[in-house]
Amino acid sequence: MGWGVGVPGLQPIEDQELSGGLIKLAISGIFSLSLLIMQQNRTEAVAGAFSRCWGFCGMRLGFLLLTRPWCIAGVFQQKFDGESAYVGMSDGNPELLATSQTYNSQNESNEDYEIPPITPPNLPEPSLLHLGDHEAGYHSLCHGLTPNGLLPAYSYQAMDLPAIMVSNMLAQDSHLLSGQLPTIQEMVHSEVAAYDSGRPGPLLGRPAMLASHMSALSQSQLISQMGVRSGIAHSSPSPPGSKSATPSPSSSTQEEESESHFKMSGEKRPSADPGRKAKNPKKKKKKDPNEPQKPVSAYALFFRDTQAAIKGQNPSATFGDVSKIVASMWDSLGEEQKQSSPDQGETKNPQANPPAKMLPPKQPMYAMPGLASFLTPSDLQAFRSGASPASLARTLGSKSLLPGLNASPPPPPSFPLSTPLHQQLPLPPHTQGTLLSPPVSMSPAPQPPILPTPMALQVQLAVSPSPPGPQDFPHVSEFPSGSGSRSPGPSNPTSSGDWDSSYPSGECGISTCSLLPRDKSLYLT
DNA sequence: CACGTGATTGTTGGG
DNA sequence: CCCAACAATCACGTG
Repeated sequence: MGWGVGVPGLQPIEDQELSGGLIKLAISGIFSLSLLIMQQNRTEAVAGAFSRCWGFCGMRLGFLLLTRPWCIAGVFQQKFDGESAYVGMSDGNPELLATSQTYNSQNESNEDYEIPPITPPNLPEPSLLHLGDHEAGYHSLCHGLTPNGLLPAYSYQAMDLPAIMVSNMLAQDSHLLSGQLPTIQEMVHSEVAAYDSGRPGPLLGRPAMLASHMSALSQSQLISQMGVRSGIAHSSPSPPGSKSATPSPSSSTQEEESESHFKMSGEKRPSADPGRKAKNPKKKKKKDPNEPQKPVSAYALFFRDTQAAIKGQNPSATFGDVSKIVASMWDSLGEEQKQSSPDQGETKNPQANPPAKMLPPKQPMYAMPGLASFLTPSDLQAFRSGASPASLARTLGSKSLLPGLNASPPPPPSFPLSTPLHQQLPLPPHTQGTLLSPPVSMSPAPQPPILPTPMALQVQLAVSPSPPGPQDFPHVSEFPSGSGSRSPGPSNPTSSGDWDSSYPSGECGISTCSLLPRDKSLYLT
């Protein structure tokens, strides 16, 4: 797979409320995102990937939650149009990166597993952009992109950084990405952990925390690796991914891990109960009327809030599709978030649907009340504290949600990737929290992110290949078409802005990518 | 008692 | 009222 080179042009947005920052990424196509953050001399963290992300409109929004202000150098995105891979640049000029064949070359068997093999078996060396040296990178990032906007490529190997392959969740579906999964290589500096360790407080970013919470393999792995590498895993006793001290090429290992993880954590295992269908023909016991009603589950509330947005985005989406999406989103939510999510209060509160009430009228398109609610400071806090991005584990249903994304050549990557981000910056969390704010249009010229801190962040975005073909991504193809019409391009009207901020998972705003199956948000410590 | 499995409930919307 | 997919929870059975 040709891993793209990082292309600057991404605008990070910092959420003022956050100690760190919340960055939004707009990406088109299916991609995996990896971030390389460099702080001072060391790489601070590597971000996870957006798994299974494909934009409904061809555009996706990702979120990066940073514990502290960062400077993002840039993001690059690749799109695969079946035949070719494109790198989307902020400038809007697509660059042919590689042919699809490259991708195809790697067929993995990670079918059900979302966990990507640590090392890409077949992957040719990913071409990652990175700074030649940290400093350079730092400066370049902070101050600006290189003239051409490209960062010098380096070989991660040289850096002695462990490379983590993050599979995109897309892979979950066996067919989906099986062969083409975009993999993300994340570079983590060995010292990464150290940084966190210094940080007191429940920062989300703490590796340990993350590790514990992260169900997502990519993240977990990343973290684990970080911890291992650094040898500073102090905070958390056992990172889930601890086993993967060394990235092993074997995907199986990871898979196992993932599975075990599920079992251990009790997280939804791939529900194997198809049998459930056999469900008793008769629902017995209807429950007596007298029985006090149980509070609505958080998931139910979440579903209720989210489905509207999804539906709005994709009217044609069936219940099943919506359900899958919501599930993936739910998955991506951290435990805390789930609990703290609107539902929580609601559940406790007799009044259901607080979110909706709290928020201005739901906005069908983008508004994700539930999500929005997540963004509350407390939520953010929670999020930081460990909310994990979701578990990669689940595989989406075979059906694809997204219609035409893949099918048609990716909209010109040209649309600004980061566009949506800028809007949020200044807004207070609350404001942002409400998804209500008008959808951000993806404008080519995003505002420069506010980067309070000098830290440079190098972001590499590995784009997973967009579904080459319908066959490859059944769900996508299946998706009701029309999405394409919605917002083919960058122009996606979606209100990504607010949305994202609130939605941790990195799902694209519903508006933009509503249908994306789970993608992950990136968490930077 | 711990664990696993199945059933139930909840979400929305259409038939 | 049932069904769709999914998650969460509870009940029950088994070791």
